[in-house]
Amino acid sequence: MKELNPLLHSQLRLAVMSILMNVEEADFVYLKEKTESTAGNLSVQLDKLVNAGYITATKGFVGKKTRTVCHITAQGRAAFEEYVEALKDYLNL
Amino acid sequence: MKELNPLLHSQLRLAVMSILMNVEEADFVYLKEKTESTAGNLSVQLDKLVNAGYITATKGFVGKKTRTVCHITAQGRAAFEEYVEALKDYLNL
DNA sequence: TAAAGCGGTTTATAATATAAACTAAATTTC
DNA sequence: GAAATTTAGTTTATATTATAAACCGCTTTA
Repeated sequence: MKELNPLLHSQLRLAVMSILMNVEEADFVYLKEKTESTAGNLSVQLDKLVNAGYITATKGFVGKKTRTVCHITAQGRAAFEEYVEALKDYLNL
Repeated sequence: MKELNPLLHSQLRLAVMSILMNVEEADFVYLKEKTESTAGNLSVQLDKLVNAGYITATKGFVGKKTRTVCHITAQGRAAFEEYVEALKDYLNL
């Protein structure tokens, strides 16, 4: 049986990746609202995705307020698609 | 966003459930081989599925050798199907 | 200028997954 | 027929993960 990429096999990281697959860019606050996660949890999980090279998180400003914008990378896109394929084995889709 | 049932959102338990969805019955040794898991891990995860009421695990004999046979329950079947539906939200299937 | 809010990060804790060590019975080997 | 090996698991210890709580620096508002 195929392995399920453990980096993606996590509820919150999967939700984030799924959003970023469809949205070209999303900031921290948006991801937090969409996923209904706490800021702490989101921060930790985003770090893991960044470290894996699956997303980028760029800090910038909107006026004087900080804003962290996330993008999916080509590598992240590929990993997500591979994960979906592996999951199909488990779910018989 | 829908919750992913944490009892099913585990690689090994999901693999076991997927097998039992399609197989009417499967014994411990068969599940161990199919999932390529260790006996210890499988034993623990089967217990959790039994405690959740998702499967039954019945001990019996084949000649003098013990044999644990697993079946999925109606509740397990329903939970699996619900999990698949929830996952589709995450994967855009 | 004190207090409250925003956008996060760090850290502590609880839950989970996993393998390693163990057990008890059966089978094989010498 | 006793010792070693295998089989079918269970229990326990450990590493990993997820999560929330506490915190931090800056900004706005009262």
